[in-house]
Amino acid sequence: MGKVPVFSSLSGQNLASVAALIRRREYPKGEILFAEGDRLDDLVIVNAGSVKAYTIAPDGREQILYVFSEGDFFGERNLFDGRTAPYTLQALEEVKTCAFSREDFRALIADHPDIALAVMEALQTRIARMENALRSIGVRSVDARVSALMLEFAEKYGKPVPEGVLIRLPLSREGMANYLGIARETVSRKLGQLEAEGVIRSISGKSLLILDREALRQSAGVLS
Amino acid sequence: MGKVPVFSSLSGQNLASVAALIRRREYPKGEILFAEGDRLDDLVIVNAGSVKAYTIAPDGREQILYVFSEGDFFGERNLFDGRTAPYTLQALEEVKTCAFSREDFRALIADHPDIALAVMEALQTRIARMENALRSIGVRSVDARVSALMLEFAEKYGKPVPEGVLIRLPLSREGMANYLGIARETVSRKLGQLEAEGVIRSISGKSLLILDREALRQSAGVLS
DNA sequence: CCTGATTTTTGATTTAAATCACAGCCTTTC
DNA sequence: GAAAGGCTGTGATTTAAATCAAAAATCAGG
Repeated sequence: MGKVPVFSSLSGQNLASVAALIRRREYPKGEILFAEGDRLDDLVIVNAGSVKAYTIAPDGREQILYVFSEGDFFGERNLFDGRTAPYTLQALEEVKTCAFSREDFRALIADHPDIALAVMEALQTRIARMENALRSIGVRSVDARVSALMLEFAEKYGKPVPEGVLIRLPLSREGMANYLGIARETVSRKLGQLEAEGVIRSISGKSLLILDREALRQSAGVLS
Repeated sequence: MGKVPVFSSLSGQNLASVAALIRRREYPKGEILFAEGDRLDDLVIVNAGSVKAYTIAPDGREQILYVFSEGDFFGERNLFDGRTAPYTLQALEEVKTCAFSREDFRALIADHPDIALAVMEALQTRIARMENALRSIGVRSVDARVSALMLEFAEKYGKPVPEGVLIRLPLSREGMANYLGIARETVSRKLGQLEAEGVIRSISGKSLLILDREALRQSAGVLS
């Protein structure tokens, strides 16, 4: 429990009192935790596994907004106004969560200003990531966005190995396409291109190896 | 001062003590408040006027990330890690600001949990807006994005008049293009199209009238 | 109020990525 | 372990928006 960043400031005794407030749950792969519009009063922290957050556009397209994994949380909007899930949350693999009620969490913040700061910091990190995403839209080249996604995955899911960084992809090609807002075929093509350039190496459908991180950084920066 | 949402919870006496901490400044139109990378230790609140926040991509493109106006703040990242401006901030018109040092603001939060909540709420609102922006990327049609921008402006800068909502645009066509990450010419064309459809009416270069808000909402939602 | 300069609009052409179409792969399941 | 189904890769074609190129409109300042 202490590994959740938001509570890292708590001492053992306080941790125990916090632990009394939480409700734990588990979900099998593919299960919908909450559908867009469902009532959602809690702040939910992901303890294990990963969750995709998406909306379905009226034309049927799925737009993935986040991939939450260990240590991430959602439902923070419920601390204030909204009381419904702003997007559908679905388990990408077996997932364990713990949840606080709105009231408990607000009380917790009032008692422990450090937690408020930690939550603000987490929100801030999220904003910084989204700012980056918006930046790379301006640089509207798809190459750049695919490279940026590889870097994001490397950071979140990568394991260093002698030749580079090994990534177990949390999303399928189609999932990546829906995350980036581009076509499935384009993801294939761009990934193929990166492999041809020796920047990555495909291990299996779901794993790949990053060989040249610097090249990714450069291409994520600009590129025509 | 009390009109700044972040401090709305403070009573008169507390307000006075807060007021003692702030440093006020004014900037003429066009002035750069902070350049990307500049040291920035403060949390800065915009009291009057509007400010654009942008970065220059390596290919020379300007990508506008935010247009801050009365009641908005920036520099919140400095409460935690960063201590430099993550983007350039430039006055779009005469601007008045007030600033707190990192230390003062952290102390303030410790004393007044309500302020922490208010800041979290403001961050949360920002995230919600960015989520919308990301959503409309998936729906990658440019029409949708232009419509969404008109709605955003209507909400932030619009004044109701008998025929509809009158907007004094804070950005030029080029500015809007840099905000949306599309070409200047495309903004012209799409705006012209909206006018031809009777959805908006151009008053002068810098003002326009929204006649059919519902049509905008619909087109911002999807549209092929 | 006129002049020059910047911004904006409009049209023609190019281009990157979407879409369409289909073949080969890899699972997953019975 | 074989068949069915969904995923993925590749080529051909279409399309929306970028770019290029002027012309028109707006604005600022004298």
